[in-house]
Amino acid sequence: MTAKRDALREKLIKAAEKRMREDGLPGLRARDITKDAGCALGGLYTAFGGLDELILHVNARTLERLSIEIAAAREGLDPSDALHAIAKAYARFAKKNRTLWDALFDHTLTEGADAPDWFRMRQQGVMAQVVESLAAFQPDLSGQTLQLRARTYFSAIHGIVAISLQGRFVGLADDALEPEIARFVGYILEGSVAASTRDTTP
Amino acid sequence: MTAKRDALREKLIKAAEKRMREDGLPGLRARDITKDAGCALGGLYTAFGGLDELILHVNARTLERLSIEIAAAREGLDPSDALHAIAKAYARFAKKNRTLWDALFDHTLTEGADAPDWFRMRQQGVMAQVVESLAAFQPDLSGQTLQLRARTYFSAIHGIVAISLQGRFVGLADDALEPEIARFVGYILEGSVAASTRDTTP
DNA sequence: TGTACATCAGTGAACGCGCGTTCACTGATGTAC
DNA sequence: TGTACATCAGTGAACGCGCGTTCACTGATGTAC
Repeated sequence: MTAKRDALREKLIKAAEKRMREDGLPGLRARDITKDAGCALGGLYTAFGGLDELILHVNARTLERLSIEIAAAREGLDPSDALHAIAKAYARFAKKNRTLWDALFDHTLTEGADAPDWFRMRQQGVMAQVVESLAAFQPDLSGQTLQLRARTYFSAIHGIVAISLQGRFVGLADDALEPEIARFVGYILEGSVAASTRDTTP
Repeated sequence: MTAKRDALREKLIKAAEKRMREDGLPGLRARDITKDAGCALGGLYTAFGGLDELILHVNARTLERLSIEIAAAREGLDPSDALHAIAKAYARFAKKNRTLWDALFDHTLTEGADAPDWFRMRQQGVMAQVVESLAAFQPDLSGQTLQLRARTYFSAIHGIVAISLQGRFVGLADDALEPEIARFVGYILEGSVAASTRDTTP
C-alpha cells in the first residue's frame, strides 16, 4: 500500500515546511522534522532520498503558492496593470513568507546536479506568467527574446525585493518598497513602450 | 611590534581571498587558510577574532575593488552614460570575480549582529557612486528619496546579474547579459525622464 | 656586553558538537497453502 | 479460519566526519640592571 507511504511523506513535508517557516533553511534539522512528523529519524530516508530532496519538495510547494498568488493578482487585468500586479504580488509574497522565500534561493543542490523536472516545472509556473503578461504588453516580442526580457523583468524585481528585505547597503523603511516598485515598473514599461514605438515608426 | 602582526594579518587575508576565489565561501576552511598563510591554526585567532571576521576583511577588499572599477568606468561620463557604465561594470565585475562576489551576499554574520563601521563604509563606497550619478541625472532628487532611488536602481541591476549568473529559472547564453542590461537601463532612464518632465510640466 | 626575567605572539594537539546518514533489527502487513 | 513464512516500511542507536575554537605550552623579543 502506497497510501501509507504517501501519508508519511506528507507529514514530513508539512513538518519541514513549518520548521522552515519558523527557523529558516539554516535552522532546519532532520531530527526536528522527524520528531514533529511523528516518525523515527530513519523514516526520512525511506520516504525521501534525503534531507535535500525533502527541502526540494517544500520549495516546490512554496513556488506553487507563489504561482497561485501571482495568477490571482493579475487575473482580468490588462497587460500593463498585470505586470504591475505581478511585481506587487511578488513583493508581498516574499515579505509574508520570508524564510520560505529565502530558501528558494539559498538552497543549492550539492555538486552540480540540477533540479528534477517536477521541480523545474514549478519554477516555470511562475515564469510563464511573466512571459504571458509581457507578451501581451509587447506583442512584437516572441521566442528567446521574449523569454529573456521576461527573465530580466522578473529578476530586476527580485533584486529590489531581495535587497530591500535583507536591508543591505541601505536600511530604509520597508513600507517604501511597494510604491518604489510601482514607480520602477512604471519607468520600465514607459521606457520600453517609447523604445518600441521609436523602432516601429522611425 | 605591530608590523609583524600586520604582516600575518595580511598573509591570512591574502590566503583566504585566494581560497575563496578558487573554492568559494562554502569551501573555505580555517585549516586551509592558515596552511597557505604559513602559520598555525591558532594564529588565525590571534590575528583576527575568528573566521567570520577574516571573511569580512576579504569581502571589504572585494567591495573596494568593485568600487574602484565602478569609479573608473563612470569617470568623465555624463550622468546617463555613467548610470549605464555602472551597471555594465557591475555585471563584468560579478562575472569575473564570481565566487568573491557571491560571498558578498552569502556571508551573513551569526546572530543579528550587524557589520562593523569599517565594513559598512566599503558598501557605502559603492553605493555613493550610484547616488552621485543618479543625482546628476535627476537633479530634482535629493535626501532620502535619492538614496531610495539609488538603491532601487542598484538592486534591480544586482538582481538581473545574480539570477543570470546562477542560471536559475531560465538558462540562457550569458553573453546576452550585457546587452540585456544596457537595454533595461535605457528603459529605466527613459521612463524616469518621461515621468519627471510630466511632473514638472503638467 | 651579559645575565635574568617578563611578556606575549604564535603553536598545534585536542576538544566539542552538530548533524546527516547508515544499518542491524522489529513488527506490522501481505501471501501461500 | 488458521498456520507458517516472506516482505519491507519504519526504528533509533551508533557512526563518522567536518571543522571552528580553545588552551596549555614554547620560544622569540623586549626590558631591567
